[in-house]
Amino acid sequence: MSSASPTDEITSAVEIKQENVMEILSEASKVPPDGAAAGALNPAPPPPPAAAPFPMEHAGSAAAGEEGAADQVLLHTELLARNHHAASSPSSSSSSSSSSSSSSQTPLAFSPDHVACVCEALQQGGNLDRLARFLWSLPPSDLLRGNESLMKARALVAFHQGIYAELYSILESHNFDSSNHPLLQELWYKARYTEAERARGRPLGAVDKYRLRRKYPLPRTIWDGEETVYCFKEKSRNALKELYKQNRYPSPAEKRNLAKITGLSLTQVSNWFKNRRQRDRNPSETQSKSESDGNPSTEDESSKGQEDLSPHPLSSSSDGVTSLSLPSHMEPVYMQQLGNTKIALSSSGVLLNGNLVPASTSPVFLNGSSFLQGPNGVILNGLSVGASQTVTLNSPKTTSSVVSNGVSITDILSSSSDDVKDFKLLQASVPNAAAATFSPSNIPVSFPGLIPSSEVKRESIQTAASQDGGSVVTFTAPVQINQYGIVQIPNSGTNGQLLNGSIGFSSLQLPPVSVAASQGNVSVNPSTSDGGTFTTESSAVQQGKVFFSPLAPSAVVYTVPNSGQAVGSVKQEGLERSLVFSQLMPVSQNTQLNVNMSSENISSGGLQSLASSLVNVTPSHNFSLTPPTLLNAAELNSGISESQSMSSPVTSTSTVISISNTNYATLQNCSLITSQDLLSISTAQPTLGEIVSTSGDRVSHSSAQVHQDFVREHRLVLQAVPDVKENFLPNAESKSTGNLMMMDSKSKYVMSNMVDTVCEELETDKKELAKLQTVQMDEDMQDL
DNA sequence: GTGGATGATTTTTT
DNA sequence: AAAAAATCATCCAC
Repeated sequence: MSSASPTDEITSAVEIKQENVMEILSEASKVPPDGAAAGALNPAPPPPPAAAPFPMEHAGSAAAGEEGAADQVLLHTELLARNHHAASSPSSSSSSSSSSSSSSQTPLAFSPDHVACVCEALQQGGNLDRLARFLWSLPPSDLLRGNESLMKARALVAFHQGIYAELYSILESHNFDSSNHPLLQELWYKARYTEAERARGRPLGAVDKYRLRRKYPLPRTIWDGEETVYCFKEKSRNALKELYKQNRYPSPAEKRNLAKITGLSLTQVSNWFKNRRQRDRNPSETQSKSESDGNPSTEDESSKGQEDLSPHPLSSSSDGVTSLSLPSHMEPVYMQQLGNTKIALSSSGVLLNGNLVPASTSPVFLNGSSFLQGPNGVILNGLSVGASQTVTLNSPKTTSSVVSNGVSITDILSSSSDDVKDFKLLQASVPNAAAATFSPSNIPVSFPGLIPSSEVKRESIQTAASQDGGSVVTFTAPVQINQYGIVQIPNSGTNGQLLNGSIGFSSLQLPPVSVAASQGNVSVNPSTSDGGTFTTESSAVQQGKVFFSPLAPSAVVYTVPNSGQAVGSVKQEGLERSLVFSQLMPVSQNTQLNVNMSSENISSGGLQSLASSLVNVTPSHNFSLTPPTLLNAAELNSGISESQSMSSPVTSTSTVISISNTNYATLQNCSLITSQDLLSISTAQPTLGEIVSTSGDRVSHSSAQVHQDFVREHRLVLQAVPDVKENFLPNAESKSTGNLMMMDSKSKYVMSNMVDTVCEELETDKKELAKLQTVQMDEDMQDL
């Protein structure tokens, strides 16, 4: 098995599709040597291990048509490398722009982009020997630049040549983009397996591999930190569980939706449900004791009682308007700790329209003020308020401290322990039933609570109050918030439950522990007549992004900082960062909002927050928020010599997109703010005159028509909420590089663009725009 | 599609 | 490291 066959050259690299690099590697060793030309340069690389049954699925979005040109590029560049000529920039360089290097370096033979392009081409072509030679031909300075493609190429070559120590070093020393994680993780494990196999002299079994995986966990440079159990991410499993509680037989639409949310395939979702049902049916040998009446083992979902296990699909209509409620679970480890330490003491819940939503163990900060504290629950919907400082308002008019104008604010901090499950059950109640129970369509209900009266006032939230004269927001269906932060407002939209309809919604729970970038979505959907429901199909739910559907006149959206992490010992550090948007007010046509964001204190953690203008409000009352992109240049291994200086701030690009007939706001590049950032955003005063724009502004389209909703002056208040931990702990020491790294690696966390439209006609355009923006975002983030 | 049985793998326990 | 349990995937009949 370990016969070192000299892999000189791959015969036909073109034929080798890049579906799996591992296969390529294996292929490379199997293919008989074609020409002995290259053998002189490199020592004979050991053969890669036997084919691995890893279910790695490589996206492979890039390659496609470049294979043919790969060789040409290669030849060209190799030639250039030997002659040390400056190369012209390639045409299709995608990522990798390590622009941070100063000019003091020796003149490069290639531009970094060119190097990256060549690396990518060779990788995709599977020509690792050539890739190795190319790397060797590069001057050392290039190798140290930290270019992602280059680093990946080096890792591949190191693996290919069996220099595993170097492979590990490379993988550990560079924060790779998440798109490369699967590949690099494969390399990591594969190398471990091979090493162990050799040491042991016999092939490894599944258990052996598992032990190795446990023994050598992935470095965070190539792993987002999300726990996976049985190959499923924990949050995916939780989402499945949630739906299962509601409905053991989900409809195809629900399955699709769930698959989309969890990132699993439809088959996997179906299998999961099937297996789960099977397990529940015959609890044969597993639980012989506790299963009294078919109750599954772990979850004590009997608490809700009325829950029947009969399938009652939530989505009846075939259009896929499915309302899922996927309450929140976060990292298991973290949650367990919480449950043990804090939750039991101070679990607080928010009753939202009859649905109890778990509140975080830590107070929620709104505009910097905590409004949820201690073991109390805040009950929205005018029922009651638990905390002393919370306010309940039944009639929106009289709300002094609460944003009225039909704006409801709901804030949910999820991520509690097992208690969540109970909450979820309530929350998961059938829409109709819940609606009838808690909020009849006639009864005006507001969701004002959760705002500390005094504090909020100070934040001038009340300025927006009572514009429409006591408009009322009524939910006829339970608001559902899943663990991913997706807020769904399943209103039928028939009678306008949302008078003056605007709902501000926020539910943003960033995963405290896991960098699970997939969490933390916010979607705001005003109630449109056609039922603005965050549905399966329509929603291009991309995780980690903020979605703003057309914001009605005064929608309040804010995100709540992540709750505190008591996670001391847990390996994952908490990510505290948040941006609170309170009162995103549409503006009148003439109004412009300028929000200046000034980073007043950037702690020494190497974090650079770029502060520049936040809001551009065009006369067409489309505005985009472009908070400073948060850049962190932290690297885990400070000692590594290759640490490139990434500290240069990144300009956040704002994009103003306008869609005719629609007023909407786009939050662009809303970067999350880590705990270190004491970032304050000055209150935006409606200003006439100039549009503050960042350097990278792109105005894509501006043929908006004036809408009547935007007539009043509003004020935009943006405030970054400092970390909870910093508020509580005088000496916040969350400045570990882990945070930074995690954040860096997960660019998805950057809440970014969302384009949505009320007009169905614009659906296509909208999606295209969103796509474009997303692409742009990705590119931008890669540059980070 | 679903249930049942079952294999393979993963994870936990001993 | 072995054993046991848990989980996911697959095949097949309905």
